[in-house]
Amino acid sequence: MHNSQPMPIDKVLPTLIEKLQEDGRAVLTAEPGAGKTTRTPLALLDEPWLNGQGIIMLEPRRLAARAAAVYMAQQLGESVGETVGYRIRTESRVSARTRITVVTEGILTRMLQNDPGLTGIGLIIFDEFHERSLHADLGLALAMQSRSILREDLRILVMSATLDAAAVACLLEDAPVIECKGSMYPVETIYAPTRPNELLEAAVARTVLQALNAHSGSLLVFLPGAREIRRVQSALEQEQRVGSDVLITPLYGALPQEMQQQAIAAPPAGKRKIVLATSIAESSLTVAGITVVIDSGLRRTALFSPRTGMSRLTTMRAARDSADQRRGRAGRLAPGVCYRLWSEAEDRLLAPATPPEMLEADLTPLALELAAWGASPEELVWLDEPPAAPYRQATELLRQLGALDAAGAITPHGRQMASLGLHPRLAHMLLRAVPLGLSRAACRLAALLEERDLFRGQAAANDSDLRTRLSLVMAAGEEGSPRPGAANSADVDGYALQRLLQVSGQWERQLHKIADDIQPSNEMAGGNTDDWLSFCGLLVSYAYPDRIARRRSDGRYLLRSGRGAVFRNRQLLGDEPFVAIAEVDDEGAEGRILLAAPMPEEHVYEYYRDQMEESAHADWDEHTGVVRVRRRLTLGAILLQDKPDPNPTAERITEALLSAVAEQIDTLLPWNAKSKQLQARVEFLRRLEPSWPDLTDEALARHVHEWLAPYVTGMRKRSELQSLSLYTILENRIGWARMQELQAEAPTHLIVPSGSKIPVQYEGPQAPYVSVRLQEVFGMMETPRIGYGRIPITLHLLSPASRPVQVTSDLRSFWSGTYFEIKKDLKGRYPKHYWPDDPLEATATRKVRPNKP
DNA sequence: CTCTCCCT
Repeated sequence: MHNSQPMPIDKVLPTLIEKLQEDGRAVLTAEPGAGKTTRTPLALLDEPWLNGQGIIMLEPRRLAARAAAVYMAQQLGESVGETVGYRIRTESRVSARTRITVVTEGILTRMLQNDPGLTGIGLIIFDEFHERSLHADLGLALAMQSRSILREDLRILVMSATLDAAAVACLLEDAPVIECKGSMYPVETIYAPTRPNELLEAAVARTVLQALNAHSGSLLVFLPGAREIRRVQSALEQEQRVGSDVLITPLYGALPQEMQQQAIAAPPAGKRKIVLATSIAESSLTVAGITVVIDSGLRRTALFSPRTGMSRLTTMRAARDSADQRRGRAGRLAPGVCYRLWSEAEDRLLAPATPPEMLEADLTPLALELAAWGASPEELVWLDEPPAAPYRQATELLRQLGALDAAGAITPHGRQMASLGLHPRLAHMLLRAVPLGLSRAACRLAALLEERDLFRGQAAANDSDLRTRLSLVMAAGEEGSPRPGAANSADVDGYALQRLLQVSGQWERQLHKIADDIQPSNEMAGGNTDDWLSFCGLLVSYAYPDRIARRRSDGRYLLRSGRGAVFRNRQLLGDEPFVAIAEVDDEGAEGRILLAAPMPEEHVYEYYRDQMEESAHADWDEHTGVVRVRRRLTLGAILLQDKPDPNPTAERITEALLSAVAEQIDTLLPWNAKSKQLQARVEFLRRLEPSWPDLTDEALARHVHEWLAPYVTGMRKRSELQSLSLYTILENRIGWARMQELQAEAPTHLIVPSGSKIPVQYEGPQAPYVSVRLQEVFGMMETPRIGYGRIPITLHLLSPASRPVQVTSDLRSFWSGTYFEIKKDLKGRYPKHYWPDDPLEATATRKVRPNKP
């Protein structure tokens, strides 16, 4: 049918077509160079089961989506937008005739959200699924649910490199797996580990020189990031260690496009190239003429930390799948060589696969999509389920942004956020900017925060004031489109500026469309407020309400979330009393503020008043012990005001007392052995039966208002707290019925055969236990059990002089064994005492010998 | 003293 020379994929296409027809879903694994991306959709186009419906193919990158569509259109002798088209964020090339649409990931999600039944689509193909991006996982989960509820005839094909196909097949309800070999040249692997005490960059430079002598052709070097790339480049250049016939080109995402092109292109005639790249060269770009790969074995990744709610850049070992992918880059055109800067022993310890994004990334966008879809994670199928802690954090943030209601359902505001198609934080900021008349500034600010940094080099590092960047963008926007490359300053990336204005313009139009529904149109304006400079901080705070920060006396900042942070360059913003932080690098105990804007104090009070908390705190008069009240105003961890209350009401006095107790529950309340034991007894049972109330110090402190408030009304002094009957109060907290149960299942005392009441200890690693003299338990056959009969009481058996003799939780075996061993010794030391030969028949005693009956 | 990659 379609022309051009045969490719490996052709051999398996008939089987694939058959399986798709029969089973409606399939997994195709193909090695690089098999031709799966461009051949498969065209081969399926005329199948009768498609019924004339369309095919959607998902590609993880715009570049790849466009290229695949162009190539397929060429194969049909057409241009893009006829039978084959594509849709990416910035462009759409489809028509009424289009049957195959290649889309990028966000687009597929939007298509499913807008029409869960995917009307007119007969097949979805997930290409490069092994990359396991968040959106591809989500897309597959949504498509599978659509198939099971709405569209039984919707066919699904998952294509991937190697990946463990069995797991995906299982997820697709036992879909058939079809395998296809590729056409790769062999690549020799050389393990060349870093020497002891040798810096990574030095080892890389050394290996580069070695490889340069040993082989011909160009070199591709994989490094974790831009910093390492610059260092290796200067190490190679400084001492002129490479000849003039060798060209060194860096390659990473933040580089201007023309420099990327230069790195990808074949070297000029008579020259060789050393390309120093990040993982960008691993799959999305093909670098021409590479025969040697040198792999540092590292990758840099944004890990989401549930502890801080922020993502943090971390350098870590690349996994085996990634290392193999990098090595494969040397075998595209001819047999090649790959140097690995680690040993064969280390190689065996590599993780088999790069963790899917689901397990490492910020899940806020995912949580919003699921809420819009109307399903919780448990209702969908996943290769890896969204992990619980980050997911919970994500839904909490969405609630704070007003996207979810208290029950976790999506709100109208949340739907508008989802339809905007940017990170929920930024979407929220855009919607909140509308009533302020700041939508244009907000769109540009969002683009600044989302896209790659506008400044390059030193300038980016030095200026952490967001207003500088925003002013630049606003000015450029007013002048009309700037000429690329001819920016006002040498440090500004003209291309980036142009892209930024284009993207933000798109959002602005979208925002106008939906904002008309919520706001009277006369309030809408592109920028009727020229006051955006002073509102910059407020806008940032809408996106990052958890990162409003206040300056402390030492010049460091305290975030609302409780974290500390400091400006890396204090000269610019370090004196502002309040800032809203857009980016903070969160390594170590204290974050470094990379990007922020000052927030006028009036804005904090005006726009966050409803989120502030007012509370009363105790400040004791040291002489009289009488409470004095201080009133505090806080926004999260930030203390805004703290001043004495000259005329406190009775309620405020009580509140102050309670908050003092909550902070010092151990010292302000009159604890004694009995009440401490009560606390421990309840905790003992709570571990067995979670329905018991939590009476630990922490829980009591948290809930002082519930259990203590009624008893302290009217009190004013510290000494009055000491007069409370704490045991009775706790008893009331537990309740009558449960107190009866407590008496039975966690008794205060154990009555032993001698008649003694021995207190049961509920604290310590061996709890519950009793310490009792051995002679008092003669005749006790079984170890007593408490806690619903589940827990034996450990017996600390003592000599007549109360010295420890034996610890046991199994009396029966003690009497029949160990007793006889220690009896001899005891008899020697306490000859007057009673040491019977049959302890189970003997009479227990508190004295030296039992009374004669 | 410096930020991986990608996408709506």
